[in-house]
Amino acid sequence: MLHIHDVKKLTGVTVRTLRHYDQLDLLKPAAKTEGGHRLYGESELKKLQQIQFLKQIGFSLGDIKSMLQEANWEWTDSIKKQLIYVIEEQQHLHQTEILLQELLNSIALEGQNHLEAIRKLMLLSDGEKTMQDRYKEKVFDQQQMHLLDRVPRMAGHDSDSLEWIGLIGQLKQHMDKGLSDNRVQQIIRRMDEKRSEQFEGEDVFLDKLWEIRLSPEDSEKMGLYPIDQELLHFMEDAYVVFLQSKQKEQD
Amino acid sequence: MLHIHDVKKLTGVTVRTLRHYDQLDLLKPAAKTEGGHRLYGESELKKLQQIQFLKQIGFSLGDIKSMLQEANWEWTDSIKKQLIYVIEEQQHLHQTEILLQELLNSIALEGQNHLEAIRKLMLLSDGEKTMQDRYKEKVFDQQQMHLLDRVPRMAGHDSDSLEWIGLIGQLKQHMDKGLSDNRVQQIIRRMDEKRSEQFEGEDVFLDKLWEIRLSPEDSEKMGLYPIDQELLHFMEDAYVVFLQSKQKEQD
DNA sequence: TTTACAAAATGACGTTACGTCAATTTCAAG
DNA sequence: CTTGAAATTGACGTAACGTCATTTTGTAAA
Repeated sequence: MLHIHDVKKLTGVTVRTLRHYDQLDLLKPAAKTEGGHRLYGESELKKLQQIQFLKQIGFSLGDIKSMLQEANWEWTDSIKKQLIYVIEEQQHLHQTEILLQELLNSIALEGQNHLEAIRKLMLLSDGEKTMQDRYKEKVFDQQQMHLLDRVPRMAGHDSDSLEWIGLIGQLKQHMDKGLSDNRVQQIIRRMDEKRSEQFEGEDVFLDKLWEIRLSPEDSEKMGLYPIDQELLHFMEDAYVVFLQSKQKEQD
Repeated sequence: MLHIHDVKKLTGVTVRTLRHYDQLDLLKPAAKTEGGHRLYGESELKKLQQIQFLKQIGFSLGDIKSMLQEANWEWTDSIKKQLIYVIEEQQHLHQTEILLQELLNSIALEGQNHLEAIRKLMLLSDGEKTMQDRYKEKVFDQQQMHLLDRVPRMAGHDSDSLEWIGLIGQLKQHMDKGLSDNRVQQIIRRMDEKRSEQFEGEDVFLDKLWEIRLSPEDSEKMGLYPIDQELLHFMEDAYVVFLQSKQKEQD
C-alpha cells in the first residue's frame, strides 16, 4: 500500500489534489489507516494516470468522473466534441494573433497615441467573441447530446461502422500509390458516397469536421492597415531565402 | 446621459458586468442620480469599447485597468508577451488535436476497451503540461518585467527604433520585386545584422518570436499508432484531389 | 398626486481546480 | 515514550461575472 506522499513522488500529483479528488469521489483511496491516513494501491495509480491524461486533453473533472464511472460511456461523442472545440479554439487564437501583430505594428507607426491605434483596429475586429465568451459548454450536456445521437459511432460494431473502418484500412494500404491512384480514388469515392447516403444530417460530425479542416483561407480583410499580415509573411519568407543563400556561401 | 440599460443595448454589455467594472474601479459611471442609479456618458462608452477590445485579445481586467490608468504604460511589452503566449497556446492546442485524433482512431480499432487505447496514447504524450498548468502568468508581473527591459522598444523614437521602422518601410516598398530581389535581400541582411549587433541577449523578443514562427515541423513521433496523422493528411489531400476531378467531370 | 409596475440597486452565493495557510492529530523512528 | 515529520480537516482565495432574492427608485397612467 502506498502512502499519499509516495503517490506524489511517483506521479507528481500534489497531496491537496489527491484530497480534492477524494472529496469529489473521483478517486478514492484503496483504504485508510485506523488514524484516517489515505492508502493507495496499484489500480488507483493507473486510474490517476488516466485522469491526468484526460485532463491534459482538456476535459473537466466532472466529465472525467462520468467517463470513468459509467461503464458504457460514449467516448467517441465526447472526444468528437472536444476535437471540434480544440480546432475552433485554434482558429480563434490565430485571429487574435493577427490582431496582436497588427496592433504592435500600428502602435509602432502611430507613436504614442495607442488609443488611436486601438480604435482603428476595433473596426476590423468587430463581432469577434471574447475569449471566455466562447468557452466550451459541458461535454455532458444532456440537452445537446441528442445532436450527437445521429452521428455514426465508429466505436460501435454495427455494419456501418465496420465498413468505415474497412475503408480506412484499405486506404492505409494503398497510401504509397500516390494521391491519384485508381484504387485510392475509388475508396475515397466510396467514402463520399456513404457520406451522402445517410443524407438527413446524420453525418453532421464528419461534415463539420471536414468543412473546418478543408475550408480555404478565410476571406482576408487585409491591406487595411499599414503593415499587414501580407508583409509579415513576406518578411518571413524572405528571411528563409536569405538564410538559404547564406548557407550556400558557407558550402 | 445614458441610462445603464441604454449602455447595454448599445454595447451588449450586461448590467451585472457594468456593476462589476464599477466595483473594480475599472469603469466608473459619469454620474449618479440622487437615488443612486448609474449614468454614463460618451467617453465612458468609448472606454468601455476599449475594454471590450483588450479583453478580446486576452488581457485580464487587472491588466486592462493598469493599461488604461497608468498614462505611460509600456504597451508594447504587454502586447509582445501576449503575442508569445497566444502563439505558444496554438501549438499546444495543435498537439492536443493530434492526440484527440489518434485517440478517436485507436478507440475505433481497439473496440470497447478504451482503457487500452488511452494507455497506449499516454506513452506518447508524456511530459506534456495540462491545459491550465501552463496558464499565462500575469502581464503585470514585476519580477519578470526586467526581462523585457532589454527588448528594443519599437514604439519609442530612439535612433535604433527609427532604423527598424525605416527598414520595414523600405521592405514594404520593394515587396513586389519578389523574394530574391537584390534590394530586398539587402534589407533583410541589414535586419539580420542589427539583430546580431546587440548580441547580449538584448533582442530576446525577436529571437524568440522568429524561432517560434520559423521552426521546422516538430520532430514528429509519428507512425507509432495504427492510423496516424500521416494517414489523416493523406485522406484530406486525396479528398481534395477527388473533389477536383469530380468537378472536372461536371465541366 | 397617488398608484403601480418596470428597472435599478445591493448583497450574497455559485462556478473550476486546486493553492495556501492554520490548527490539530497520527505515524514511525529512536 | 517522546518527538519531529507528515497527514488530517476546515476554510478562505482565485477570475469574471451569472443568477437569484430582496429592497428601492423612476416614471407613466389614472
